[in-house]
Amino acid sequence: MKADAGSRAGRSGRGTGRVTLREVAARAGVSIGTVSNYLSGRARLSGETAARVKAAVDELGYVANAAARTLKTGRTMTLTLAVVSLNQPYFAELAEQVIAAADERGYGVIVQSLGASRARVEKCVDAARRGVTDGLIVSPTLMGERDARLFEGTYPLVVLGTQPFEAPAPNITVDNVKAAYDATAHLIRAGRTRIALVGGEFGPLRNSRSCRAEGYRAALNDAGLPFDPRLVHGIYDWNSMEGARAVDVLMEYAPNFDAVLACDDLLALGVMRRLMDRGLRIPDDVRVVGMDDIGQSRYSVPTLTSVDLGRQNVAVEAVDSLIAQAAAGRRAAPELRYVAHRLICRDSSPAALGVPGALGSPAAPGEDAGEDTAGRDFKA
Amino acid sequence: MKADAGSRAGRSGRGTGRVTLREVAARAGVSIGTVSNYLSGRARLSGETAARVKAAVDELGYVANAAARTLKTGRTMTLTLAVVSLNQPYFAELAEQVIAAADERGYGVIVQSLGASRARVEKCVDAARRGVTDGLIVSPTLMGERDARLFEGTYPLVVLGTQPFEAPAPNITVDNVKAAYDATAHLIRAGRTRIALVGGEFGPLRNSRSCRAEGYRAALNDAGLPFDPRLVHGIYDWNSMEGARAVDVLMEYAPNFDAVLACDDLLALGVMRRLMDRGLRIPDDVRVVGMDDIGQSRYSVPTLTSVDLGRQNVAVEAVDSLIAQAAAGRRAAPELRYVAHRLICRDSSPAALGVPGALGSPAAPGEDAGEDTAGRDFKA
DNA sequence: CTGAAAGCGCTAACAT
DNA sequence: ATGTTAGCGCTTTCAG
Repeated sequence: MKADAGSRAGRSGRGTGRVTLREVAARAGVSIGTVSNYLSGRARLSGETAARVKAAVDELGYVANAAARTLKTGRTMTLTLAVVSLNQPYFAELAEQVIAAADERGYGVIVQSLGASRARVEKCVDAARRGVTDGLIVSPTLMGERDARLFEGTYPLVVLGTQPFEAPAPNITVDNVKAAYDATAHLIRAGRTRIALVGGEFGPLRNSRSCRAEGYRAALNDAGLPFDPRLVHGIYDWNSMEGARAVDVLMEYAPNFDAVLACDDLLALGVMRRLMDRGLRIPDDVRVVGMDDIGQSRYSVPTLTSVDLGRQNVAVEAVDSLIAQAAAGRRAAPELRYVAHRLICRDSSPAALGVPGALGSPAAPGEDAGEDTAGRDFKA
Repeated sequence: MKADAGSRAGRSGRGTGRVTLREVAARAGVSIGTVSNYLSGRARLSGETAARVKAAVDELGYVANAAARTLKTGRTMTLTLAVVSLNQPYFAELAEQVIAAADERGYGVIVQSLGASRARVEKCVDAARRGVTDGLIVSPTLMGERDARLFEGTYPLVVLGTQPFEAPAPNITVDNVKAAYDATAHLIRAGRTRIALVGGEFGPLRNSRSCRAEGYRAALNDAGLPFDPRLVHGIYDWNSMEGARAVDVLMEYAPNFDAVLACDDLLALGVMRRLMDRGLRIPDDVRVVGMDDIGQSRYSVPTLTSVDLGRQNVAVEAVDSLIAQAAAGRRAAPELRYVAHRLICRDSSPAALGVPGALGSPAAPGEDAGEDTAGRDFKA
């Protein structure tokens, strides 16, 4: 009797204890192939068989085993996202977007936190090679040029951010030079001439900080404004305290600054705080512009003008690329792809009247000046 | 010849294109079992064979296929964490801790964002049942009592937070009533009698907000202080803007408040901001205490006194429980487990001199008053 | 329309 | 010490 074969089969394995296709088939009195067909909708079965199979599936509470399917199909339907730390709002919010984009496409996301550890990066790479996930989105930091080969391989990969090395895969990033340039230009258009830079650094390494510093200097230069090193303040950490300290130093060595470009919103928040503590008015006395456009910036007092670095697009493009790579069965060619950024004008540095306040990169034209359309946390 | 069989085997599959055990075995001239043994260290092989196998592995760049191993062993070595949104710093930081704890134990973490969507919760539950991961840590919100059965099943599960329903699994949470009680008592000990509550709510549903409101009221009551509903301000969203608005309303209807307990640090940050805008001194005129102890609170100006809700312990206990459940092969029994919380005194409401400022729950005694030992972002 | 069967790549028990 | 083998649970031809 078929039922016998089925019940034996059900007991034979040393598996997970969950109901298998075999048991469902036995219960319905059909073959496992038929059940599989029914479940996938690959073949149409007669109404009577379909009903029996459905009944069996329901009664047994069958759910397909992911590992078996993966072994057979080679697809895990999950991706990996590796960022420096979720403690940094920018990355937390990026992760949120990546998860949302992946979810819409039926993928889950393993999130890894890299910190400053090379070993963790290696671990992620290793997992990617083992096929734990269908691909890796990595936003490494503190890596040198030689680290490029760490990422060699055939598994789908997307590298995020301005990197000092040439990634052997698509590299999606905002144009940090232009983003800082635009933010600086906005301040210059508002009539500011003594613009301080907090959190940038002029160094040999090509990373987001040095690119932003470069954009800042280029904007000054194009406007015929002098570059004053006393207006540049480096930092040790990306937090508000550092921003506050920067103001203290600036007040001492270059007290006549009339605007601040902070390379990160947390820094900007700290800058604003300390400026107000010292009785300076924002934006009247000092305009402040941040970068990253983290959620907090919409709710600070005053609200913070910031550059949206295209997180949303980074997330979507990275996920799409990974899925495409996985479908193609091989890694995509190296390519540096820029996503659009745009300046979001809020109270800390409003758009000048009659002047376009929203300066996007070419790919994002027509953004409305000074309008912050950001909504609640749970946006689409 | 063995090499022949091996190379044929290598070509026969329609798999992922990666090198398999079979190919390594063929190359080394041994059986796949031997290679497997070598890799797992399960059996010791002769030096000569070991060398040949090692060479084959290296030359071919072999990496084990995760799906196959999972199918065989029933373990994925990944867990799932489902939270409301990574846009909320508390959850982002919790995720960071869970990822760290899991990583230490050799597990990866799939992070899901639930928003206010029941469908997303169902999706996570479904994935857990399919064995995509070895277990699920879920911190649901906006769920009613009837939703408990959503979580019925045998897969390893841990529920986080104060829930209106009785979870069919371990429920790890801070004691929200006591946490708010302690924070309020701290303010009372500092001599404050008109303490406002921002973000709590007195409702029938048992959740973190109502529990905190309850703790607030209990502390007033125990101190013989009157409960004044005008000092309680509900909110629509957890952000700083709401905190600022709360101050506006309080100033209008109950201007003589001398302290604020905010049920969330972002709220507290907005509260502080607006208080200062209005020329009130913190903590002299108004003391402010938040809850959650997010990273920002260490760097705000003034720094924010807050209640650390035991994120670290929540993360570690949840991960450990899940791993134990997976090892046992079944879900653990329902159990409400409280983790220790502690008040971290900073400038917005310093510990009173000669008075213990750090009030932990019984499980966390001996905390030092007013000492904030928090360090950099990349802590252990 | 349904059933049989061949694996996907690996682990682990059992043989030799 | 090494080889052989039986599956883990599923998808997917290929027959019938």
